[in-house]
Amino acid sequence: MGFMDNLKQVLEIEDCSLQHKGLILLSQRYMGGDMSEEKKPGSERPARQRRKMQSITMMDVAEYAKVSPSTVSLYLRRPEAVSAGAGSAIAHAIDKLNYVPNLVAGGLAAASSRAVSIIVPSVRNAFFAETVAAMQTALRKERLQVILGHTEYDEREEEDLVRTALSWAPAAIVLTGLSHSETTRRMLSKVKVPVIEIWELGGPQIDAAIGFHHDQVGAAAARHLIQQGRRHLAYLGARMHEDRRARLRCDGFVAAASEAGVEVNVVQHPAPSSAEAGAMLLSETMQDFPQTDGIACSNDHVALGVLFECERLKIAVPDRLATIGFGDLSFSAACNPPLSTIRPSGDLIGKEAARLIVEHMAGKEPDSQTTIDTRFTLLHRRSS
Amino acid sequence: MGFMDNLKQVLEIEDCSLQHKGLILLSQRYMGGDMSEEKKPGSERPARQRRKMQSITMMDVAEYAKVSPSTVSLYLRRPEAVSAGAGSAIAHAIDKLNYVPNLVAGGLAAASSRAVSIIVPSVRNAFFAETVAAMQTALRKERLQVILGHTEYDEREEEDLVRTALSWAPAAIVLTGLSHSETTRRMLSKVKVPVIEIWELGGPQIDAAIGFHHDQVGAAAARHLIQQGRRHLAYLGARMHEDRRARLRCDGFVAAASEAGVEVNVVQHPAPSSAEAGAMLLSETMQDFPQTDGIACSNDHVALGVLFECERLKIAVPDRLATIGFGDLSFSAACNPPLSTIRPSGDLIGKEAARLIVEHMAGKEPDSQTTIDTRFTLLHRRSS
DNA sequence: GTGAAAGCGCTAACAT
DNA sequence: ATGTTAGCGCTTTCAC
Repeated sequence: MGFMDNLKQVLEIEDCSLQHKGLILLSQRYMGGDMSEEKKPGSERPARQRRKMQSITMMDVAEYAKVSPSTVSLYLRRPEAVSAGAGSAIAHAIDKLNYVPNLVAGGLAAASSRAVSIIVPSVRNAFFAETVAAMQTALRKERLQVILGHTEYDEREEEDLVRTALSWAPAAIVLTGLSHSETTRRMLSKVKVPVIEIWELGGPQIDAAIGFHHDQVGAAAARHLIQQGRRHLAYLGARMHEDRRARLRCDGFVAAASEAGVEVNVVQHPAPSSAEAGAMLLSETMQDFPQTDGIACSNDHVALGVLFECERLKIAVPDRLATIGFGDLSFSAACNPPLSTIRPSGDLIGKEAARLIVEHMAGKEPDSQTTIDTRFTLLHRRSS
Repeated sequence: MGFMDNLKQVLEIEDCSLQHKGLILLSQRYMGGDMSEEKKPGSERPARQRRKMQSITMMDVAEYAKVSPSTVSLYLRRPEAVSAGAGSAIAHAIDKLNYVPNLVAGGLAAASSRAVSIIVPSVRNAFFAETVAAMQTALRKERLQVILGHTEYDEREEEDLVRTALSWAPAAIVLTGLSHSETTRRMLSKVKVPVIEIWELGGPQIDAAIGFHHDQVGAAAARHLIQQGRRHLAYLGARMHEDRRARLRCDGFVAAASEAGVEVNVVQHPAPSSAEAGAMLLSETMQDFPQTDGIACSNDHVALGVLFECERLKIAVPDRLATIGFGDLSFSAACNPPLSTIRPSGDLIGKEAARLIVEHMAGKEPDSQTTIDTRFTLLHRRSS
């Protein structure tokens, strides 16, 4: 259970040389606030022998570098605040002793850990994977860790994850979407941890929000298809009962279409987005609404299935049927025909979230209710 | 910076009723080992007013439930070890005070945190996303958190991530693959934290390993194509210079083919796997080796590109050219024709890893060098 | 079964 | 710029 015992080994190797220099490592600790009785010289206390412990601590580094522990701590957090001499002595000690700071202890003392809790529906979803990856990369440079949680589109689960997240006294909490349980909202709103909601804009937010308006995505798709001369539209959606954002895109699509006097048939599938679902939805659509000439999909997985099914049914895309997806996934540009789609910037969302967190930690006032619209891009390729 | 201040508010609301019961919350703490001087009654010390702190602590729960903090701690970790009366009093107190345990403090005291560090090349990769998601779900049930790191296929980066991971005194460290820098290996081998290497088998392992043999995957693909009567094989690989496991699959493919007296042309692309890369690789292959009649791809993204390009080039699949991929990604079964592929079980890997970790924490001896072969399945669909 | 005591390794207010 | 000091909130012996 003890960890970093390797360091102890290193220490043992070095031991003789250290003794030569008259240094005593692993010596008595501050016995701060100790009782006054039996503190007579000679009654050495068995320092740090009690439990499984880290071998090399900041104290050891301090002794080796002949400075105080707090100077080491300061050096670790703000090297520029320490004199060059002390700095290099500490650096040398750290290197020599192979010291690895204990962030858990640091987190406890500082009442805020260098962890950022990111809660997404699932990292299996390429959109969130992208954001999580971008955030991890950006946060890492600031020596912040990512603690990951998956809600699987369940608000109860999210609530639980938030509760646990708070147990870690994170530097920030990142949530997906603006829709959370009452309890989640209450827990969070009364806490000083910065909360960042990602991948959705356009509703009441807890603190900062970074993302885009999903209804605008739907509207853009509708306007695009109509612009292409399509008048019989359908929206194919997977898992829209759970995926609020897919639903918002659908709503935006329908609203923009009816504004233009065009009706929309919404065809749904309860399963998660997949090419298979898309294929099924397309065949269902063409059967129920054979006049359909323009289709928008809740995302590119579904659109890919549409493309495949059209090929099988010998439906010409885009001549007979125009199709547009959402996501610009890895295969979208390579499809037959290349898939028109709307690209959100998942990585930008992650980067901006990381930036906000870092700025907040640097003391910049939380400027609550910050909203960053990362927007989206309609890629007009050959499927429409 | 302080967190969970919401609890303080809850407390304030409840305050009057508590006073009624004569309870004093947020009272003096144990001033354990305090100096003897000026400890006269009347000189109250300003308890817990110094820094930004958590509002409700285990001590508050203990006072409310009229038990000692250690009993609360025990109840939280092993409820069955506490008497029914004390247990329900504590449960009530926790509920009433809205207590959220501080895992950072717990981790420090226990010298091991309830965190598991998972280090993968990237969660953008569907394979690892699957495993990470499965692990997170399984670990969550044991109240373990996932700390995520991305190496981006860089051993130096991995080394750094491992170092940071150790700073968190994690309950376990999960690494991808068996290939690590010398320093990484040294840091890890001398530490008592269980290390689990995933997604690769067949080399020297640090501790436990869960995954499968990638060369066997390649061999299975080769035998399959040869069985289908193909004699002019090609292996299309993306990013094989970085992705060791893709390279192993390729090697296994080539070896099995030459064992059967069939030669293989390996065609590579340096970019990450994508349908676009696959399309390019196919056109290159058919140009350089027009007699090719069987193709294996480093994964299904590449195979999808092959399928698309064959369609564009009017190459009949599987009649003229059989294709098999790797991964069984979400679109693979829905392709035209449905893509033959080899399915690894990314989620099984995650589940087994979680199981090992939980067992280890339950005290089961690490049984080092544990190896779990999660195997793979060849799905013979219509592309071959 | 329960409680008192003693830290875990670090940070940060304060003093110098 | 550096050191002194007093905890952060919890776990874990060890008595009882």
